[in-house]
Formats: sequence, C-alpha cells, structure tokens
Amino acid sequence: MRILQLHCDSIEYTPTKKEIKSAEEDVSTDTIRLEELVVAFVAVEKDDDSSVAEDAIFQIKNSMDKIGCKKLLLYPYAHLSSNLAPPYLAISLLKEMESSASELEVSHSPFGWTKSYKIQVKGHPLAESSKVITKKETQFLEGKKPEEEATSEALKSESKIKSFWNILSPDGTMTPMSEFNFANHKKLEILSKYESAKKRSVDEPPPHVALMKKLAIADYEPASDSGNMRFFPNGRLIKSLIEQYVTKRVKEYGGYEVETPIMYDSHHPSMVSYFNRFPARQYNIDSEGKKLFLRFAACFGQFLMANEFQLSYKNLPYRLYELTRYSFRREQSGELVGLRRLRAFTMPDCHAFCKDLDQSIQEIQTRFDLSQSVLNELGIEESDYEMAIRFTEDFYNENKKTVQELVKKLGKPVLIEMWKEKFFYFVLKWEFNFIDNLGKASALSTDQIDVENGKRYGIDFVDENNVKRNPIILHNSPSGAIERIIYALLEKAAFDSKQGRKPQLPLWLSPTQVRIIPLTDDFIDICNSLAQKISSQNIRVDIDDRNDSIGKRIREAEKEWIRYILVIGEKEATSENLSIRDRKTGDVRELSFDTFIAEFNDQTKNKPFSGLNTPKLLSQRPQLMV
RNA sequence: GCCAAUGUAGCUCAGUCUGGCUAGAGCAUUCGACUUGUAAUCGAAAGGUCGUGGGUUCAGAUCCCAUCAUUGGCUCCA
Repeated sequence: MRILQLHCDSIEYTPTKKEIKSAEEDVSTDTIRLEELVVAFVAVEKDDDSSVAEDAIFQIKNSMDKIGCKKLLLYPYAHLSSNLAPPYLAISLLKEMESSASELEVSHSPFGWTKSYKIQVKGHPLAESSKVITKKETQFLEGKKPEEEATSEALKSESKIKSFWNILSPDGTMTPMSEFNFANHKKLEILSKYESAKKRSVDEPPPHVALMKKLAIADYEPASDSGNMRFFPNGRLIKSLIEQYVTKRVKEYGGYEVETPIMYDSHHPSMVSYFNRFPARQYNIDSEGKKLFLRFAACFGQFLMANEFQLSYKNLPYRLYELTRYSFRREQSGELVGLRRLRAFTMPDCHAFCKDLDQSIQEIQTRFDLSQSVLNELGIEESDYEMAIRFTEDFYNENKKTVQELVKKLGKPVLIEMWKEKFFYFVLKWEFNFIDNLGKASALSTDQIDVENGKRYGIDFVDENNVKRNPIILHNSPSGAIERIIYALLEKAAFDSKQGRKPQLPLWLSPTQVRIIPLTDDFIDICNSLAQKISSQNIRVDIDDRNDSIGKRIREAEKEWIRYILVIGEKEATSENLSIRDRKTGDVRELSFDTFIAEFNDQTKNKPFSGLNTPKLLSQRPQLMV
C-alpha cells in the first residue's frame, strides 16, 4: 500500500464521473469542503491485506498525534502505484481503515470516481510524508518534501534505528523504562520522558536568560548570526576561569593540549565519509573555489594530527585535548535558547587513543571519575544531573560488567538506550544530563567509545607483534560546553531563588568577590589602601565610591550577588578588625584581616584566579543595562 | 525550518483591541542639593524616525502585507 499524506488547511473536491464499473454507487456530485485535516492519498496494492490496512492506519494515527490533527480524509488515489489491487479488495481495505480509525473524525472520498479537487497544504516539516506499507516489513520515509534534495542515507537510517529504553540500577537490575518506579527519581523520569517520548510542556523563557543579562554576563549579538553570543567583561571572566579550570584538570589527567584549525575542506578524503554521515548542520564557507566548513567538534583536527604520529602500543593510551573556541553547529533557529543551545560554543574535547577495547574500558572509567569530579568542583552536583548510557546490544552482552560499574560509580539508576545494530561510530556513549527549572534536559559531560574513526582517519599504531592496528578512540568532554556550564549554574541559582534562598555563583567565579563601601568621601583613601591589601591576596575587590546612600549601595551589591561587603566608616578606620557583611547570612561579622583571608582562601583553593575585569572604582564603571 | 506570542527611551513596561491632543512612567545617565551606618535621599535636565520595509487613510505606535529578531511549542540535538 502506498500513502501520500498531507496536512492541509483545506481541501475541496467534486466527484465528476464514474471511472470504473465497480465504482461506489449513490455518490452525490456536490462539492465537499473540509478544513484543518490530514488528507491521505491511498493506493491499495496487490498483496495488501487487513494487516497492512491496520498497520497503515496505525502509522497515520501516529503522525496525526504528533501534529495534533484529528480529522482524516482517505482519498483513493490509484496513480501512486503501478501494481494496484483489484477494486473490490481496495474498497474493502479502505472501509476497514475507515472503521478502525473510529476515534478520528474520518471520511473518504468516493472510490472509482474522477474528481476535481483543490488542496491547500500546510508548510511545516511534518505536513508532507509518504509511506510504503507492505505485509512483512514496514518501511516509511517521514517528512520528506518533494522538492527537497535527496536526504542523505544517514538521516534516513537514523530515523529507522529503533531504541530500546531501560533503567539500570546500581544493583545491576535492568528494568524496562515503562515498568520502572520513578517515585524517588523525579529528574530521571524527566530525562526518560524527554528522551523517549520527547514530550515537553513549558510556556516561559528559561530563567537563566534574564540572569545572564542582569549580571552582565552575556547577551545576544544582533549583528551576528543567532546563537552567537557576546560575553561582557563579567561573562568573559567567568568563562575564562571555567576554561582554565577544565584545562588544568584535563592536563593533570594526562591530556596534551593542542590547537587545530576551525575550518576544514569538505572534499578532503578523510572528511567525505564522515561528512556524509552527519550532514547539514554546519556553517559553510566558500574560499577560492574551496568548500570549507566550520568544525562542529575538535575530532577532525585531532585525528588528522594523530595521523602524523608514529605510535607504538607503548605510547597508548595517548590523549589529545583542545578547548575549542569555537565549535559551530548550525542548529535550527527554533532550537536556540539563551546559553543552553548555541550555534557557536566553547567545547573542551579530549580524545584518548587506546590499543584495544580493554584499555579503552579502563580509560573510560578514569575519565568518568574525572568528569564527575570536574562538574562537582564547578558547582554542579550529582543531584543536578542524570546519566544516560547508550550502547549496541552486542557491546552490552560482552561487557555487562563495564556498564554496571559505571552505574555503580554514579550510585543511582541510569537511563539506558540500546540499539540492535551499530549505527553511529560508537559502541557506547554515556552522558550526564543537567535537568533545569523547566524540566529540560541538556547534556554536559560525555564520553564515547569510537571503533570506526581510527580506521577512517588512517590512525595506526604498531602492536606487540609488530602489526599495524587502528586504535580505539574515546571522545570525552569532561564538562560539556563551557557556556552550558554557565547556563547550569545560573539555572541552579534561579532555582535557589525560587525556593526563597539567595542565588549565588561559586565564590571563585564571582566577578567581584569583595566590595568596599566608604561611608562618606572622607574614607576613600582608606578604602583604596585596604583594597590594595586585599587584592594582593588574589581576591577581586572593588570600591563603590559613588555618591549614593549607604543603603542603596548595599542593595546594589546584593543585586550583584557579591558575597562580602565591607563598609568603611569612622569605626572601621580606627579598628584593627574588619566588619564584614556576609551575603550568605546577611549578618555583619567582626574578623581580623588574616582570619578573613584564611576563610576566603579555603573556599577558592585549587581554583584558578584572574584579576578584576572592570574598573576598580564603581564611579568609573559604565552602567550596563541589557 | 514550521506554528504561536512578543518587539515602544540604555533597561523594565503603559498606550495598540476601538486610528486623532506635544507618545508616558519607574530605573539607569547628566547636573544640583544632601555626607549618609548595612536592601532604594531629594530636585531638575536630557533621552524616542514606536524592530525594519511597504500599503490603506485627511491622519498610523495603533489597521493590512512582507521581513528580521527574541521566546514558547513542534522538529532536531554527531
């Protein structure tokens, strides 16, 4: 059976005359007009039977659910096939379809009649689709527009691969997702629903968007392409600190930092096959007849580099790392949101070349620990994210223990997606998904076991037996995109705020860590020397020397989420100790200088430091209202 | 990309449905006064081709068409 399915604003048809003997009787020749409906042009073919009819109506219903349409017109249309069923069979199958779609508002146009018709088709991607339904096998091509260029094989097969969803608990039990009791795992439930059912319902902008502007971190740049952000001094400072921290951790783990080009020749032999597999989502550039594209990850750069290395098994695992500023993905405009999903983003990307599966499995455990620890230190805890592991059935059957160990490390149930066959280049992939205020999931850390690209990029090493082999490659981002970390921190802060707690950034990331407020102009000099003393301890300190009331300046500092405020007046000028207003409690404490520095350092130890990225005196600072 | 909502001063918004006075307010900015004790001192000035481009009209921020951007949903997420 062949079906051409169109989501229409309206259709108008007029039966004109009987075309065949066995056409339907008692047909009125009035014009019929229907609105807001799906029209399914149907050609019944020779071998079709009830099971095909049932399957067809099932698929039609499915896609109508998606587009939220309840009205269906079955329109017999012989021209779709050259292998038609005899009319009596066609009529009876059409009737079967009509009656089995009873929960829809369904009708059919007369069979065997010539009809004139006028049709207005909607313009969204799901509006048009064709289906071919046969007895044994079901195949269908969704959403393919007639005028569209042939979609690549990748996209077609991607829509065909079927996922099996389960939940794996730390004790090793695997439960089908539908049977799992999510009572104590609300966020995992969100992730599961999000991934498998793809169902979401939100009607407000994510809170981090307002915060990123209010805190003068980042904003949209109207003169650029959407999804390319500008970062203000505060934002650049925060971003840079996170970048430095992640890089430091990766180097401690054993990654070697490199730098590779951001654009590549799409006709380079190594690119072609990779490219055809993952088409469409890149920025293209024409340059002197070359067709270049902007990288969407650091993979190519590092693979092409590794290609040059003379590797021995003794060198492995060997790890290359790059902090890509930027990676580019030309996501559909409707998918872009604040700092969560961008077209240009900063991605730490670390590849480990391993000699065999055993080594890669050992390596993936190390990197799992690294990722978890990095997120933790960045201020994102286990309770903020949920893990998903995806793998092929074969890999799981041979490596159950490995998978279970990862789950054990996390210590809570994990969403499992399993494929019968390997479609992607990896056999296993895990990722941590941050769940935000609106119940949206987005991936942070991730790692993959890649069994294809070693060969594709001609990377090889010599093993113990003097045989050349291709390494297995792990693809890890220990933190996920840096922008997304900021998004996660802001969403967490917004959540605190909603719960009635004071929102804040981790102290080591605060653009201003200590603010000094002179009571009157007379104390500005004292403030200056105090500021100097504090900033020599690697603390970002500024002075609000504006001519505003003390209450107002405190309020401003609170609104900037500044943790420590020092008001300097007569009392402080003559005292040994500092009066420190701690935003955490709102109280004013008397501390000696050294005690304060010790308390401060304790909270920022092992974290990178960078000086104030804006004028020290607030009177010299432009007000940024975005 | 599709559907919907939104777009007015640097920011947050009123005015748009029902076309008609000099397009308003608060915050921020500038100037002046005040010299402040832990979340908003007082006064004044300046600030706008109402997202952009067309159209209808005696008259357009307001109605119509197109377009761009943001947000939400769909799709997508290597």
